[in-house]
Amino acid sequence: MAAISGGKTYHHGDLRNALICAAVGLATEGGPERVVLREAARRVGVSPTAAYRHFDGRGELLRTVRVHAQRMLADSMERAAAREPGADDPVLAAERRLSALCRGYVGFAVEQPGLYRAAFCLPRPAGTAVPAPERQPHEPEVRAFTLLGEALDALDALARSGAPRRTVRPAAGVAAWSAVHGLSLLLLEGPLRRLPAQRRNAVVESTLAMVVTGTRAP
Amino acid sequence: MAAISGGKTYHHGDLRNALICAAVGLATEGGPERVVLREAARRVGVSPTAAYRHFDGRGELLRTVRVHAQRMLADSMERAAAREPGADDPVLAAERRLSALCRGYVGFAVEQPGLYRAAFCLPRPAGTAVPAPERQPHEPEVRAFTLLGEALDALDALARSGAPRRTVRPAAGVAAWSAVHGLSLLLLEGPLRRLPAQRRNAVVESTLAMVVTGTRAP
DNA sequence: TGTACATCAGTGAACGCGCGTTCACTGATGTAC
DNA sequence: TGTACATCAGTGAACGCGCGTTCACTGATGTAC
Repeated sequence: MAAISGGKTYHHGDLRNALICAAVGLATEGGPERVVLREAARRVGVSPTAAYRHFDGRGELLRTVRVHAQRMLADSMERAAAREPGADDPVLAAERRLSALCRGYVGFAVEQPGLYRAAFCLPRPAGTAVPAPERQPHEPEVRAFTLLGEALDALDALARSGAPRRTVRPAAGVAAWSAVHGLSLLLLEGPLRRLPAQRRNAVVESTLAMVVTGTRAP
Repeated sequence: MAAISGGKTYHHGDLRNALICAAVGLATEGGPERVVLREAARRVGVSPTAAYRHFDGRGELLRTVRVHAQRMLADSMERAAAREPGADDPVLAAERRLSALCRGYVGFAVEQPGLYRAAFCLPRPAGTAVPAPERQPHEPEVRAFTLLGEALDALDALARSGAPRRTVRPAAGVAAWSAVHGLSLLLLEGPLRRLPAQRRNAVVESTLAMVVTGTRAP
């Protein structure tokens, strides 16, 4: 294949993927609003028109970036959980996993603010009137949420088998997600964005503690 | 004054306020990105250039809108707290006030998504490289956060005077704020935005319950 | 093995859009004498 | 009370920008015979 031989050819060979990479790079640098079709094409060294062979338009390119960003977020959570040391007490282990997942979540947001925002971007910003009834395509499952839910379910299962605590599912999942999502955005682009790194960590840890505490029954 | 007589005059008389009102209206309709200097001038019936007599440019107009939106958010919280019935038990009363404030917070976000987003908008989106050292003006206090903090402090004071619980301040403030902020954004422009109103209320209430539970010591 | 031809994947120029902002200006207002 | 004049608060035309998207096109590829 010519593309592999390294020479510039009229046919790119893998333009779709190249455009996606460029677009993910743009999102990394400046968030979803930085994902600009013309710029992605420019970076790949191709005319803007060429992108229309592979995407419906800017919207589809951005949706593709969003899928990638969501995947990277979930990967960050799983990596953080994998790093967490185990514990003999299964309840303690389950709680540690939950807070490690949360740490991975907030950590990704803080380290990759642009991608994090891209993971949650909307085609149409909130508070914009939707003109038509507009059939919405089915929303794909967000793995980040699934991971939190599974961690909470694990705690639930332990509780039912005799351990002295339980979570209130599925509401606890939303509550935990809210906490890490809100914390991420306050740190990223909210009033906490100027917090020095050390105080930021303290705030993260104490919020995670509240999440874990909050899963225990009153 | 000519403006009061109702006739169209060359001199508007109160153009600055008129532009702010128009801009707040735009934010209400479509969030911060809808706040467009030319459109605000158009709505007031004045040339775009005229706005420069009263604002440095679009940036200053948007910052003014943000101040208004933050004030409206805090007002919504206080109104919700005022509606909340009291309780004989002072601890119960303080907890009710806390969760009422939170309810007012999320309620404002859900009812006024555009303004809510405007209240937290940044001049430069997160994940955008800041070129210069750039002296930042001092961030004004966000009253929404102050209100939450005071409610938590009230709980704290009760605990010290003998009631059987306490909060961990000031971290609890950030945790509570994170929860309501995250919940708001998940409902507004996140994966929960299609939740029917009834399920939405259930999710809000259970998250608020977690916030209150989380303030209790383990 | 060679060749005609359909199809695919690019190009380059152009369109219209709306924005923020600047320029030189003019009409209205108020103040000093 | 009248008038000259400085100052204030608007106007209208224009600039440059970069975007998404469309158009008619052309070079490269692969396939049928």
